[in-house]
Amino acid sequence: MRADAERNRKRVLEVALETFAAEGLSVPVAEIARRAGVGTGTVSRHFPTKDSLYEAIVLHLVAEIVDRARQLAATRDPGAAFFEFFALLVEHSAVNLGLSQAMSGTGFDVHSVALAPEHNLLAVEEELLVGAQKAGAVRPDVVPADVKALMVGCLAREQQGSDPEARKRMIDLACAGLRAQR
Amino acid sequence: MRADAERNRKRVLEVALETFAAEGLSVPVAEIARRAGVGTGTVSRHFPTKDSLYEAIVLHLVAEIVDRARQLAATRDPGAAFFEFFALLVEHSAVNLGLSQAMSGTGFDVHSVALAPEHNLLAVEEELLVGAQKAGAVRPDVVPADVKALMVGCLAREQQGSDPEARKRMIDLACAGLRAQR
DNA sequence: CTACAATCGGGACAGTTGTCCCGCTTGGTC
DNA sequence: GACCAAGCGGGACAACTGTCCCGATTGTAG
Repeated sequence: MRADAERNRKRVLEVALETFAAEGLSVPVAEIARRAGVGTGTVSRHFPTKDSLYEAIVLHLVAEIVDRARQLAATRDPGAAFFEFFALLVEHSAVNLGLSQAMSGTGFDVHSVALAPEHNLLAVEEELLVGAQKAGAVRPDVVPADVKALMVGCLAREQQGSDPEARKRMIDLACAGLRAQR
Repeated sequence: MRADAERNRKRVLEVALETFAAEGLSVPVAEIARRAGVGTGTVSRHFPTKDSLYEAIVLHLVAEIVDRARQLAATRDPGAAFFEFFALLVEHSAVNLGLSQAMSGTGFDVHSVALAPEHNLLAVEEELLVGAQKAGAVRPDVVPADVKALMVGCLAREQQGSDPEARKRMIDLACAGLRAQR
């Protein structure tokens, strides 16, 4: 690959990352190109469809989160690992509008492209959930889809006035619901 | 107003109601017109913009819910009134994709047009919330936006496999989080 | 330095959708 | 039954966006 092509590819990816994070996934491709200082043709050669641009960005972020989740699973007791993972996921998504939309399934379906083990958020989430349930830390009747829905709720909270305190409280509310009653 | 005009207006409203409920707010206006057996011009004369069509439909639904909420406030103790209201809101929205989207703020902002007392969901929600908090049934640090976010979470649950049991569990999870710990 | 192939820029194109307008039709009254 | 304004149908128009292509440019091997 030619040096300038490589440079352009990275630049587009970089600009797209921060633009999607700040303004969401609905920003036009032409706008990404403009901010990156390239033509639309250049973007569409490196990323033939908008989805492929989403993929390149979101999968990278997801891989990071999955990695952190596995670390948690290895170093914490099952209950703490699960709740810390939940908070981590929300915190990450809350500061990145694009990721938040992908997680909420608005505009891009993460899970249909994130099947490789290093991207499989669903699998690692289920792993942590089941572990926490076996340890008696989470209600036994909860399923992964419930957890995801609560996460979407936390992210929805961000859209109406976002401050760290509200975010913490919101995570706390969700976790309190999930916790096994004694 | 001419009789046929009145008839057409009602027919459009009726078709739009069920179409939005079944397929969401993104159905094109032309499709509504087609199903109602009228031209697009007829729709746009009665409802100059798509938003005005949303308004006519959603405000009607919201008015019903607000009414039910006031009944609950009058006939139940504050805690029960609040939790029953929450469940009611979710149940109503769950079976109506359009309402669900409006409640989640996806495609239409209910609260900016629902300011009249009989439509003011926000006001009645706050009323019930504060009552429940004073009675010690709900955590005192919760604010209305938190409740709305949890509701959005419940509605998000519907999008990934919807069955009555899961819905009940999801409402239960959310309410458990809101409840004051002892 | 030269030549050529890879790459680039940006405009063309197609598909969607909301809004508006105009010529024709029809309901309701005299 | 006739008249005319209210109302209708549906096509025109504009705005937006994703995708593709072509002529111009530029990096790089020899």
